Amino acid sequence: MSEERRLAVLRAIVEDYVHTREPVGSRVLTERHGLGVSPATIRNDMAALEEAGYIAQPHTSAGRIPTDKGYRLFVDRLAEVRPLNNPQRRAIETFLSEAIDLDDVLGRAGRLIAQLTGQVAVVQYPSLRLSGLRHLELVPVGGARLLVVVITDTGRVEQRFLDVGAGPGAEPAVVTVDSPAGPAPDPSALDEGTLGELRARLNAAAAGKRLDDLPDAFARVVAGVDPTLAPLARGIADLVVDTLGAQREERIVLAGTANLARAEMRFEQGLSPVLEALEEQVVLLGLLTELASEPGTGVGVRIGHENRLDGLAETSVVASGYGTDGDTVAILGSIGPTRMDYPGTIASVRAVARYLSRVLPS
Amino acid sequence: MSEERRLAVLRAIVEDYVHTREPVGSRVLTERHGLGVSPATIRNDMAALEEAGYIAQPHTSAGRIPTDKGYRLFVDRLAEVRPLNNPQRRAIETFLSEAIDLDDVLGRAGRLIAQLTGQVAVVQYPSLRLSGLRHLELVPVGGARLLVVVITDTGRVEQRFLDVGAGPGAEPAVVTVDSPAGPAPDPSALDEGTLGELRARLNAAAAGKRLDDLPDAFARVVAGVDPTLAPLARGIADLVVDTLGAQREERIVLAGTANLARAEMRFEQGLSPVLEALEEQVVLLGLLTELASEPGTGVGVRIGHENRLDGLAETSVVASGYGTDGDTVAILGSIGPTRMDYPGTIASVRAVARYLSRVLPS
DNA sequence: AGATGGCACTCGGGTTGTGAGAGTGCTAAG
DNA sequence: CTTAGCACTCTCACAACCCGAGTGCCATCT
Repeated sequence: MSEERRLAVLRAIVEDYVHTREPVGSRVLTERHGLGVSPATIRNDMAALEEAGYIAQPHTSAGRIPTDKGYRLFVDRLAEVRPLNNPQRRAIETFLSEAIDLDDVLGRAGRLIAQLTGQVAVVQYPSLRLSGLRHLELVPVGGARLLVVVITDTGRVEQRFLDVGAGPGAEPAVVTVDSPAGPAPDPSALDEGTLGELRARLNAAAAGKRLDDLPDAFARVVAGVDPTLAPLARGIADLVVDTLGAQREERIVLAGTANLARAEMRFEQGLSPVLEALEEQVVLLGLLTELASEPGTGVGVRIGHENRLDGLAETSVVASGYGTDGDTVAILGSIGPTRMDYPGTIASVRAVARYLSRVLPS
Repeated sequence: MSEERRLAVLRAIVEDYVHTREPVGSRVLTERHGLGVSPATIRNDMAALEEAGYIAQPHTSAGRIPTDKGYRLFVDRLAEVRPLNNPQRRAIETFLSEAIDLDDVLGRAGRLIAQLTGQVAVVQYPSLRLSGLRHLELVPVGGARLLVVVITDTGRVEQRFLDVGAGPGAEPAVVTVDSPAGPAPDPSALDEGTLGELRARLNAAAAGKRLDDLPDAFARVVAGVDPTLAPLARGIADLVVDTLGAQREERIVLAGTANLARAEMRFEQGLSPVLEALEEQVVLLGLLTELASEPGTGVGVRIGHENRLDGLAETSVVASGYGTDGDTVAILGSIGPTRMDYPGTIASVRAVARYLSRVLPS
């Protein structure tokens, strides 16, 4: 009973099942795939594969379907990567390069993956934590508030309000709502000239730095500045570090959720749990990060129960990092039923990740 | 055959059907609602209501269910608005006021509506077109490019790249991808001092202005500036007007799509068309804008086929505008099956819209 | 005139029974 | 080790069937 043929049988089962969505029996296996042996032989092999946990049968007298373990073996050793053809590549490239800003690029990438794979696409925003600081802007807005705008070198823009009404030494608070009647601010701290100088100093110290290096750089600025300005400078510095460090703001965009409802992907448990899992952006992010740190071709695959999320027990996740010149600044991927076209999905995800990396502002 | 009682019967049918999700017959109608007449009488009324097109029966010998027209009559004349109780109001208020920036506020509003109504929530970003300009920032970034950051008085921040490498007179182009080897820029146009002056002038001219007034204000600045700077100034002005005017960027956020998959809202056509409609953000936006311009309590309702989108033929949309001091800067709402709890949904949407208006940066 | 009770009729949905087909495991032979 | 044959099991599709809910209509009552 040759080991090779057993694997060939597994591959045939996976491919056939992915294609027909129906349990596959020994007869069709010999007919549709050129295995050159009789059904009875196949049956023996299938019994062995089932014993080893690679396939299972939904009920007696139905064909076999691959288990999670079977799919795993398939993607690890049996799947042949099938690169996209040229027109497809071209289409990806032009569609992405027509984007107008970061939001647009990521939105397009999502729609692209959703359309290429016919599944759900997830695209993570470039992590602030991993981005460098490109520019820092200070804008005084009515009263005692300062708008701090942070621009990263991945093109992302974040803004926060800083309340500078509080006296020196007090911890400046992040606010969104005006207190209806705040204390009268000290206008001197907010005049354009002073702000301009502060902005110049902070920018000079911080430009291009990564988050890890920012606190030190800012500390030097705070030390070198006029003592009356020091609290303000420190407030701004803290706010910026806080903004870049907060993983709360690790946003992701979804696309193609409508694909989930298509008839050809019926989930056993209904798609309620899947949709719920997709809304849990925090958990989803965790999953993606975990996934991108896997070795291999750069594309990570989680199959069925391999991902801890219960809602995704019937789905597989294919994800890849992306980012300028080799640095992974974020992750994108595709989510579909475990019974998915792995080679095709992997190829699509990888292709979009590559072109996205190329198109990102550098 | 009293007109009043007929309406009472319609109301009872709607309420019962919304509650039980099953066609309601004459018997249960007399039992569960205190109508004080016999089933036979009810049957006569129902025949009349059916004749008038307010109710229908899915098949012979099943109870009646309301038609779109029936729901319409119900919300217009029969529904009693049921205001939220105090703890609920409190919860909304505190949850919204904990938000940290605009993205967060809108995200929270969405989750709030989704949870209160058990349906899908849509929240439109404050329209740039209706916003005033709070501040304009110019940031030189590597080479011949300028980053223009626009901050509106609704707290929204937009950024665009401007390519200033082209000679005077040429139309500056919006770019996202670097040409690998661009022409050497004229560095003099981008030095900090000049930019600072330009920024100051533009801001002085434009601060607080609405989109409609911007072109004139900018024109005056362009005219009054050093001739060598005029092309640059005009480029920036055009870009800003273009940015604020583009309805392309009218983003919306969705929440609670998982609610669609809950068993209690089975759609006849499946939820595929619904999900697809929700992904068509452009069309969805059109629907919302159309909807908010309706008179009445400030909350607009579209029932079933009333909204043109085919995918939403089995759903109703409840929407309300929101915005600081009476101005509607954007719209938010809830989407669910036509068989929804209209009074409850209307109350929730209205409440969230009000508190959101209060919490927005003014 | 409007409300009511009675009654025949219709129809959808659930239950049951049956037969066909697909697929398997096992055993014995090539 | 492969193959053919065979008995066995189970699902699915189909048909027959009954039951109950609900209706429409008509004669009767107030």
